[in-house]
Formats: sequence, structure tokens, C-alpha cells
Amino acid sequence: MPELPEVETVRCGLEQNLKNTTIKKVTLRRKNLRIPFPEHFAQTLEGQPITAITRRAKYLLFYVGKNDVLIAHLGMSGRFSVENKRPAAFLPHDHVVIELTDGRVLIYNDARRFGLMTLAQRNTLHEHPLLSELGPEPLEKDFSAQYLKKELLKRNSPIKSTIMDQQLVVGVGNIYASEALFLVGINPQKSAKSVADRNNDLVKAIRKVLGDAIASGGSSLRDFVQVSGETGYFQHHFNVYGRAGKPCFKCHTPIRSTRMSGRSTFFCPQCQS
DNA sequence: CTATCCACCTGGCGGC
DNA sequence: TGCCGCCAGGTGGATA
Repeated sequence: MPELPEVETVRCGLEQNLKNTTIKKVTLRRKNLRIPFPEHFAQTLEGQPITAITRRAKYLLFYVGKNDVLIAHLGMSGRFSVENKRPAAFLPHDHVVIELTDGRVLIYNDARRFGLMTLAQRNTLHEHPLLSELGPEPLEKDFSAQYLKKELLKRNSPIKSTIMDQQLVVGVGNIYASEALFLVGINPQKSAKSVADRNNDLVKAIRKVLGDAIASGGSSLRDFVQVSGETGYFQHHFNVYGRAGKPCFKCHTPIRSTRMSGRSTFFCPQCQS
């Protein structure tokens, strides 16, 4: 489900709903997601206030009390919802139930269980193995044209997989990779080093596609919903993703789809060379 | 080291 | 209607 814009949209909804609430009771309805829950997961969180909810890459970070951080990842199918009271019955795949002292309930549902939740300490958060190897945030200054050029020159892999590499830059997934490359007019199969001189345009395109998607509340394919239950709108702005055989909006050439390292990839054979 | 493949899961959809 | 194969927004470990 979620690339950076969807995770940011969820973060925003969680922040509005949960900031300065206190956790009363945590129920794990199974023992693991993609990885096991830490042993004292519930016990650590219970009784503590949620003071902030931030995001690093596609990870949500719930700051809890003075020292603890709940790290959550939505994987492909994870969703958070906030209910006004404990539901009479749970849905299939409601794996984590977090009851708040004000009576509301935060539920994490994840059919495929590619998501995860774990705990970290605030003062060593960025040293946590899940976070320590991540590249720069695409919307921040350290993702610069100069940085990108230097990294692209080191790599022989196709540019599409390169911009999806979370060590190079975080947050770009399969949809926005295709969309960003359409904006710059680069064929996804070209090697990273061969397009290193397009660094400036690439930075701009990645920022634009992610920024515009955040402004639209993310993209809703299949099952992405915001915490409020609303869907995002950015799927209506896709230029290439999911449009195989349909005319390019710029030149009317049919959009082509292919598979690159197991992922569906879309591009305009005319506009992207 | 780098680059590619595949497994991890479930559900939804189209085709027969 | 029912079954089957294929597909899905991510990640990391295995393999060459």
C-alpha cells in the first residue's frame, strides 16, 4: 500500500487524533507481524502518553513517554483506524488494539502482515537497525543534486531500482518511481550512472511527485485509506502507473508496461529515452 | 562489494 | 457459481 506520501498522510491523521492521548491497554491479537513483537511491548506502552508522531522514510514513529518510541511500518496492506469505542467484534486481521484513556481505540489491521511494530529508545533511535542505514529524506535539503549525482555515478543498476533503493533516498516506491521517471523523461531501464547528469531534474521530479501526492492525501489503490476512512486522490494524477496501452498524456503513444526486478513498471517509450 | 531473485502473506480480480 | 492463476503500494536475506 504505502509509499512516502501515504505514510505521511497516515501520520498526519494519527497526529490529529492521538497527540497528547494516553495509552491504557495494548492487546496483541497474534504474536508477530513480519517480525515478532518485543517481549514487553504492551507493558512498555501502557500508562504512557503519546507525545508526538513523526515519520522517517516509510516508518511511523510514536514518541511515548520520555524514553520510548514505537516504530511501525505498514508494509503493503497495513492500516490504522481510530474508533470511538472498543468495537463489539474485531475484523479479520485486526492485529493490534491500543485502547486510550479517553475511551477511543487505535486499531492496526494488516492482512498480509508485511508490516511491523517494534520498540526503540529515544536517545538511540537513529541507531536502530531498521533506521540506521536509511538514505536522506527526499523533501529535505540533504537530498541534493550534488549528492544524487555522486551516488548515481557509483551504480550500474537501472535508474528505477536505484531511486527505489532506500539507502540512496527514502520513500520512493514502485508507483512514484515510474511517475518520477516519466516527469524527467528518463527510460526506467537506463543505468543509474548513464543518467547521472540528469541529477538536478531527477531531484526536482522526485520532490514534485511526492509533494503533489502528499497534497492529494496519497494514492488509493485497492485498500489505502486514511485514518479517517477517506481515500486519497493522487491515483487520478498518475501519468503512467497502471496505464499500459493507454495514450500518453503528452504524445499519445501507448504507455508500455514491463517487469523490472519483479515489479511492474510503466513508461512512455516516446517521451522517456 | 554489487546486482538480482525470491520469500514472506492474504485477498481480489479476471478467465475459464 | 467455483476454482485457479496471477497480481498487489515493501523489505531483507539468499544467491550469483
